Amino acid sequence: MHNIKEIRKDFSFFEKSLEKRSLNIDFKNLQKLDEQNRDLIQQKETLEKEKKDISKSKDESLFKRSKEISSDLEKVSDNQKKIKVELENILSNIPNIPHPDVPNGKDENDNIEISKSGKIPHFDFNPKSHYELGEKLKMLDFDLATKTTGSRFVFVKNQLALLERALSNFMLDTHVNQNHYQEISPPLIASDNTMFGTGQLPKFENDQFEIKFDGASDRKFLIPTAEVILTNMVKDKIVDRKDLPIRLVASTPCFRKEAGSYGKDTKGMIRQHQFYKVEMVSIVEKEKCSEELERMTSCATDILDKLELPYRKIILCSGDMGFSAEKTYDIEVWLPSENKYREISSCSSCSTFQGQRMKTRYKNENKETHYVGTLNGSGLAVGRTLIAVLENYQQKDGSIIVPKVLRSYMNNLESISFN
RNA sequence: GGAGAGGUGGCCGAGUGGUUGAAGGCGCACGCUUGGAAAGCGUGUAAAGGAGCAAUCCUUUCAUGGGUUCGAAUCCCAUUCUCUCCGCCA
Repeated sequence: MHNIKEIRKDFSFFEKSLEKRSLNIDFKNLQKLDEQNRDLIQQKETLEKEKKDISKSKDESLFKRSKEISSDLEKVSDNQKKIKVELENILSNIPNIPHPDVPNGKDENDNIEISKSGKIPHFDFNPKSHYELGEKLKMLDFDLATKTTGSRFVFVKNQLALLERALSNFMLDTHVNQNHYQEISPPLIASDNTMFGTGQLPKFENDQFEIKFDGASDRKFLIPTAEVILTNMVKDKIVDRKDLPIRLVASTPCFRKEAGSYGKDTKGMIRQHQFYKVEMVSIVEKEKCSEELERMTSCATDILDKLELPYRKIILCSGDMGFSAEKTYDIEVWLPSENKYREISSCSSCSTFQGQRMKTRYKNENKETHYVGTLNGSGLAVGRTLIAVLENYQQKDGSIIVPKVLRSYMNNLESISFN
């Protein structure tokens, strides 16, 4: 959410900054509403002042006048509230302004590769897809999931279930012990207010699973990512500056409707309604966002380095970035069966965009109150990492070599094969 | 599901109709003290919004919404959340 006070300072600059996003926003109306709002506030305050003075004076001859003011005040105040709501509606649907580093572009084709790392494996046979490998091992069962639940779900069994758990634990341990994130096991359900804080609502309601919850006054949703619940841990708070940066990590299931991706990645477990993801979140002083984004991204790539998986890092163009992000790096891992890189992590700085939605502030050294900067990044998407391990570590006979760093998490298992 | 208690500043906690934005404490910041630290002492310390180049000024806010009143943290009603006890389930 943008601060109207900041926007006001230079309206045309704000308009220009968002051009990169190529949106349809009625800036004229926004400006008009802001002016109306301020005008009404002033009217309101003048009346309030008069009323207050009368009350203080305790002059009975003025009490009648005070009553009149009350009814005038009601009208002005109602009007102002209406305008304010309208204003906030518009504001809450405007995405974050892209950082100057962000390349201009329309969609994913305009993203720019920054670096490549690791060795792309060469096979002297035709590498299989993860779902072929998994089904052959009898450890991925999509048909069964269809039967019990529906499409875009999967059963992971036996040693692949163990592998999935090992990946999650390995990532968590690395982020906690080496990268100094605080481990959290959070609720997997978030209220509408929380969803608003990180920007899932109001604009992206269709992507969310809403849950029926008897008697609750607010709406509840399954989290689409732990970012939502971790970031909102500081909602409505003035955090102590000395507690910053706050770095949090959690491994949670994520739930997404994947509306609008019909027919995309229908095979296998690339795109599921439910998947595990290890998520990192940082709450920082606003000036530290860029620095923290680099740090967070390297925490993510470090996992791939340790797993010895080939990957590349790209910077998303303005048109491909998420709603709340000012700058995003995607990490893409090599998938032999597709002969290309696929997203396995996305690390974003949201500047103060979410901070303002959540009303999370801190005081700087001059005791001035500022909104916090927030960042989030996958470290990594566990399901997709499982896919990457399967495909990159596959052998001619369909068995899978277990990456060295994972073996201690898997009873020293060195290879997974059908038996 | 039944009964009760309660939501006040970053935190704890006083306050039951009129300068109460709100005592006191903790925390925090600065200063004094000290070889240094701790303790002690002193001073300061809410947020949001609006006006102004600025100094500064104004308005709002004691869970939320309504009501009574010239005037509400304080009285009334509704809603909501939290806690305790009982029941039920794990």
